[in-house]
Amino acid sequence: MKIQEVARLAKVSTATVSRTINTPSLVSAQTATRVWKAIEKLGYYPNTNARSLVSGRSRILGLIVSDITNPFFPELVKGFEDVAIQQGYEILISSTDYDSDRMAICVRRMLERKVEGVAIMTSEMDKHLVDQLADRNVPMVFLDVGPLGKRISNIVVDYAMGINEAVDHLLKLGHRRIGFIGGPPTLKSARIRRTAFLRLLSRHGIGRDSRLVDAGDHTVDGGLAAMVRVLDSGPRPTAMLASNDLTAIGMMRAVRRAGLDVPRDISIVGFDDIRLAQFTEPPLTTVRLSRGELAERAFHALLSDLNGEPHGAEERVETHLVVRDTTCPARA
Amino acid sequence: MKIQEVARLAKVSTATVSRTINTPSLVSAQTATRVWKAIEKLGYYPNTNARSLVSGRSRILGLIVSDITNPFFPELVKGFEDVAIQQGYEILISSTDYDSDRMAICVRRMLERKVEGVAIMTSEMDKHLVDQLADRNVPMVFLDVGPLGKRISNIVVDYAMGINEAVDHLLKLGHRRIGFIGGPPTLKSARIRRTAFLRLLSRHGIGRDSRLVDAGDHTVDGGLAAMVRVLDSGPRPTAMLASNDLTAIGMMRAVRRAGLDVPRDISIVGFDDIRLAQFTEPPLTTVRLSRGELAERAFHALLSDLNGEPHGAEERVETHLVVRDTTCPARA
DNA sequence: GCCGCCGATGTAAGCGATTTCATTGAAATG
DNA sequence: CATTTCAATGAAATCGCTTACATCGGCGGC
Repeated sequence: MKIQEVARLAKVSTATVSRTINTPSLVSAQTATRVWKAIEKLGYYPNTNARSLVSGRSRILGLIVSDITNPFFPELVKGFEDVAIQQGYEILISSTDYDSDRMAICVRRMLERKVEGVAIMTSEMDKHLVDQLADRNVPMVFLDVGPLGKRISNIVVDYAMGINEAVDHLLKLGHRRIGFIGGPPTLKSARIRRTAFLRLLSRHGIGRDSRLVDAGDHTVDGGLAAMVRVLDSGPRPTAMLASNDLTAIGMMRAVRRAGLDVPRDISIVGFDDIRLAQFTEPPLTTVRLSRGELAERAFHALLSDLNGEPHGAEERVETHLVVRDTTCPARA
Repeated sequence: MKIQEVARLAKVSTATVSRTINTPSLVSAQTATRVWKAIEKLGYYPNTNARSLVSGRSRILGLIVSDITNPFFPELVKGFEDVAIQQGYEILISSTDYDSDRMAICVRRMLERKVEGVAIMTSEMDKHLVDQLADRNVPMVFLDVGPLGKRISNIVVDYAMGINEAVDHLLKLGHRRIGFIGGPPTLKSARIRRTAFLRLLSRHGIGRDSRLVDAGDHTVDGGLAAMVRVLDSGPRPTAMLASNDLTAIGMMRAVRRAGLDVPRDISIVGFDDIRLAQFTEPPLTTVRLSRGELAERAFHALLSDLNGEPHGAEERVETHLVVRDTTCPARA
């Protein structure tokens, strides 16, 4: 089933068939309908390989994430896929597993398949890999950590905004001893969250108690361990913020194991609002970072670049507090 | 950067370069090293489109899932991706969202990109879509619901095995009033689980009490609602099985809202063992269905077919009980 | 009435690889 | 030594499409 057969059936040249499909304005209405009929009849669809080969356009976008089984990412992937498909793009997904060998492989795969753009939604990426893409003039979009450069854009998340809302919320509930469990210090976004938190506390005139600030590794177990340390280390906090929801879940568990209640003894606020946050017991108060929005912004940054439309090098995404049931007024 | 330049630098023909890459046995060791040096030096890698066009082999596999944000799937995707990449295959992922339009689009995409095989890990799929693939002679592998046919294989999950273990476990703990919340009756795998459960009960001489058997829709809310109905409808069960983990989580919530304790008042057993099952409070006793194994079996079914190796039309995957903390002895 | 322009279509040249077939020189055979 | 065989290589066709360029008829302007 090739274009030739369609051409024959419609009694036109292959060029005309190609034009009816790709640039209808160049074909008379009459011929066009004849061609479309032939296409329908034969169930013809173009061979993408041949198409990309000659046109140089693959209509494939790369999407690199850290780990698809991390609950943060599936929604991102879905959002990206939805909008990409809608615009006729295919997407090549790759999990790096935080492993630089895998990253290298994955960049190679993208290059081989001639992706037209790449969304890099993973923490950090070796410079030389980024360069490989940049050298081939592939537009890229990063999450938070993007370097500056031609054809590089960056989605910057306003972490501080949601954290601000969270701290306000706790303050209004009368909390004064508020702690924080961060993520791995190697992760830029985790560092930003931590800094934002500390800055807010001091702005509100609350002295920093280092016994209330610890770090996990963005996993449930990490959150649990860190919270245990906090509980062991001194005066009990009345509220805690977490750098992500998984950490918060671990913290809830630690609190419960210590024979305390969430939220009556200790209020807890997560970050990200992964789907699961609604299903904890009690449902988790958390700061929402919309993955759908992230995905859409990322996609459009690439798309604008591909279409040669002007677009800023940065896109801002807000975060907002979602109050559920793990926060309540501080006890007197 | 094309094969010609490599050929020129290595002072051989393009044919020889191609051969060193694809069929090294046809090239003398001497020439081969010369060619490889040229390849390294130029940073050459083949253009996949050109390659697929002429060879007719895309080295792409399709993977169709219901919904990537459903926690069952990311691990499946990851497992599939891992093994595929390792074997040099690319993978095209598609979420159907249970929407038949999207399914049609996704089959079309697969066809256009000339996938060499498709793993269909979604509930049910329109026959005519399957036929479209079958007509093009694309090998397929299904999860549970596969039709028979040439180049079609099926991964059949032994749901009964794990359910058997779960019921045994509860029986040993002294439970006699055991209920079940199923999934949507439209879902074949959900029906199988339900049937397996009922059959086991009667085999153990336990009369069926229809007030203890209800159905949700494999979501948390569905499980919650169904459990509320069960609690309202009559004598309280001492243990409940769920058709999947999300349902079980909803059930736990319902039990708690009724002022009862899990597991002291009611033991609960889930199904699937999604990652999250470890993180509920208390951690969920559940039947594990390994997504990694599923993915691997599916991939290898396709691979064997592609390589013309003999392989059965069916692959069995077992399920096993994982005891955590939502089950305890029945109260006297 | 002729020229130029333009819209509609066809012809044919690639895109960058793989692969068939032909060629060559050396080793093996009788 | 003539003949066959074989390993190593090259020349060129090919995959299915897009697109630059050529062609052609019709129409408006002068």
